[in-house]
Amino acid sequence: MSESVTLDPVDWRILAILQDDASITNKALADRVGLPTSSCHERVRRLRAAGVISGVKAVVDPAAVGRGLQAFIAIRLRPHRRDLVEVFTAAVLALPETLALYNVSGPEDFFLHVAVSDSADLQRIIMDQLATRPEVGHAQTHLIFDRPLTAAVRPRTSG
Amino acid sequence: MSESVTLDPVDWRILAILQDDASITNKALADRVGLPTSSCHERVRRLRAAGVISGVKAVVDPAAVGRGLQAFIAIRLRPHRRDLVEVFTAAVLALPETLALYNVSGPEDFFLHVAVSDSADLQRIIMDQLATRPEVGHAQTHLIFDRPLTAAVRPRTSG
DNA sequence: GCTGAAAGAATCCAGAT
DNA sequence: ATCTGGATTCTTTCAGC
Repeated sequence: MSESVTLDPVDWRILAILQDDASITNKALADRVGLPTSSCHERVRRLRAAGVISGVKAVVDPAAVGRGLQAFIAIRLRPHRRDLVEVFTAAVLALPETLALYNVSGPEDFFLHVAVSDSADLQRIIMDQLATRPEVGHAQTHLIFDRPLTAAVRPRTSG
Repeated sequence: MSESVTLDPVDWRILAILQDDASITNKALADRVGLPTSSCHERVRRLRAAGVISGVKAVVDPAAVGRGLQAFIAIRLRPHRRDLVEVFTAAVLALPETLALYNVSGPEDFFLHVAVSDSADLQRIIMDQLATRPEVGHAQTHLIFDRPLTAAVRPRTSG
């Protein structure tokens, strides 16, 4: 890939701020990092061009639209149905309750992150959408308590 | 919380677009949903005020800053150390490799999502930062293959 | 919910240090 | 490589319809 992008402390400060709130104006961002607006704008443009900032996204709160319960579903595929991975993936991503799907190593094959309205809704999805699929061997549910805690991508060295 | 927000199909189209790319101009967004700019702007403002759009964030690609390997670490706390949950949570969120921490039900207590540079780096974090903590009983690693597949929050009814 | 207007900001681009 | 200043477009707010 690219990789060899070198970021100085000012770049990291910009990234910290934009990962928290990208709707900040360039002027306010420039003030907070101590740069003129043109230089600040140029830094952000470069971070985007380098792929460090891969996108800017609105975050929708599932609870605000009636999906107040989240869960991980750890899924094992049937060993002789591994050729159906793409079919499985497409079907799962098409579910409106799906937030993310992770193909993982270990005893489980996939971690499916969903947001549902309640436990009955969750059961309905597991029973009707997952357990009925021929490639699905086993599914174990882990309810998510409270809210997921997320963190920004940060430097290892300084701040 | 609030919940009783009713969203019409145009709201959902706006949410779909902004969850994909919130750096679109209001003018372009208005064109795509077929609204005048003032009405479109007002809709977005309302979605924010209602908490449906909880924020706008820059997405940083961990691979572009040398963190090309992601994993879930399923963690079990020691039964008699459950009072240390907040200490554990704070310590884990302070790690620069942490992307998210989920408190879950089931045999595991937490799913920790990390982005690291390589497997040696992952081993170092598990050995030095997790296994050494007195409240940590067991940690099982699940490497994430490819890229996580993420999906927008979508309506259940129509589109 | 739409139109139009006005102040401020973003965005781009010359040119200077 | 970073800054200044200016031109154009867009955002954002606020009247009034």
